[in-house]
Amino acid sequence: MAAAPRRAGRPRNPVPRERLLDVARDAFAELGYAGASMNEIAGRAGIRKSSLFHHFANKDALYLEAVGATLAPLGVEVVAAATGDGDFGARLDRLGEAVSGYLGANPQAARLLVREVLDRGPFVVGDGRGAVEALLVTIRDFLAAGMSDGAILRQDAEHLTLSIIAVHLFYFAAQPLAEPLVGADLFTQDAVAMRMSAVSRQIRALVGVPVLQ
Amino acid sequence: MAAAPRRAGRPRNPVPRERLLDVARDAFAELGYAGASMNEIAGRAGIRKSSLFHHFANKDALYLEAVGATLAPLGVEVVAAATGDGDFGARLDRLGEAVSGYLGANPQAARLLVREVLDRGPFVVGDGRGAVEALLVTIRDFLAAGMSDGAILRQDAEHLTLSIIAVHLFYFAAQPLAEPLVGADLFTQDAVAMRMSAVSRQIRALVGVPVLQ
DNA sequence: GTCTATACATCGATAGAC
DNA sequence: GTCTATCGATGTATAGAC
Repeated sequence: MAAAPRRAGRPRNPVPRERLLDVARDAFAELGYAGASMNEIAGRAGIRKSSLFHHFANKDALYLEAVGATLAPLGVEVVAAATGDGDFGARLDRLGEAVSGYLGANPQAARLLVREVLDRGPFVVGDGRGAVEALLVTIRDFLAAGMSDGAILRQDAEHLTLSIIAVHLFYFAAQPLAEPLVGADLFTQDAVAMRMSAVSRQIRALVGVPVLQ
Repeated sequence: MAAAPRRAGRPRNPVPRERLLDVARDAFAELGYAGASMNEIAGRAGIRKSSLFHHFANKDALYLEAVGATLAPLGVEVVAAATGDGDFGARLDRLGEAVSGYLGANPQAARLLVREVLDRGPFVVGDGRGAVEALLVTIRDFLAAGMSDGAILRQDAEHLTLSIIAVHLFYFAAQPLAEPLVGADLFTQDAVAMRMSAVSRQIRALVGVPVLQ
């Protein structure tokens, strides 16, 4: 005989909104906006699709909140590093370590953010555009100030900004390319520490910080 | 009264297979694999969805061929530059110019290839994986040989390989971020020429080619 | 080689029970 | 706050006319 149909009822195991955002972030990062269905996200969180719609008005709202929650801490750290204490070299190192630390601690963050750029999503062409543009300008101005001060070589500040972002994001976003090449899990504590030192060295070379011999 | 229904019949305007691949490449680059439907691609090419299925067995086959056709010329140029004539610096410059030239001449190429990496598609985890891994190893070995020869600074060759790829791909893939920042269309002849010189300078700094003053 | 028509699954979203 | 059930639109893919 057929199994008794599951009945609706009071929630015995309510899922916190934060948990839903974490699950959505991972799903969007892995499958993309179009590929991650509301049903898939709900299933990963252990609830039904219609329950997910109770927390978020529609798929766009869920995506916006998930990406926003990923981008915001990164923006805070970048601004803090760029406008913080110390000479240019120290602030440059702090910026690189903060970004690599965040991306290394949140394995799907870089992948999600690169997807947002490729998809020309709300943080690139929509309402969240201002926040991202301001972040880009912050980095650009930070680098341009370093050139004016003679801390780094004079060069095209805009191309330099884009390359620094590229180096930071691509490494973690391209995990299945990077892992066989470096021969290790990218997201272990050791690997992230190694990444920090490698990327710090690369960025110093890229911007042209005079090397003291 | 209702319009007479369109009738099937002999093709009056057959669409070449190459044209279908170009259209598919652009659609997959703009919308992603999941976001680009067979109906959308067929519509862009001016035919019906079922006509598209006459040329390609299924969506996967179309995607595989479209990405393969984009990746192959790039692989050829990279190998030619890395194993070609001239000293290390000349080959490094040639590699950068070949890649930027190709990505600048094919506006959706970088975006498609970065998507393939994020999606962990057939060229990253599937049957085409060998070709991409061989390409990565070619670049890595080229750089490692430069270190052994003393042409560039000794450093982590794997992280360096990934950063060079990142710099090349991200700039063109992130068009809506790059264009307002550099203040110009990325794909004009002038902009591509400027990009070539900026990226050449950056890569030389990154790898640590001794600068002759 | 293109078309019309259709089969069947899954999509985002809603209604209403508990 | 979760559930069942359902809607209409769209997804991949196929059958068969011309």
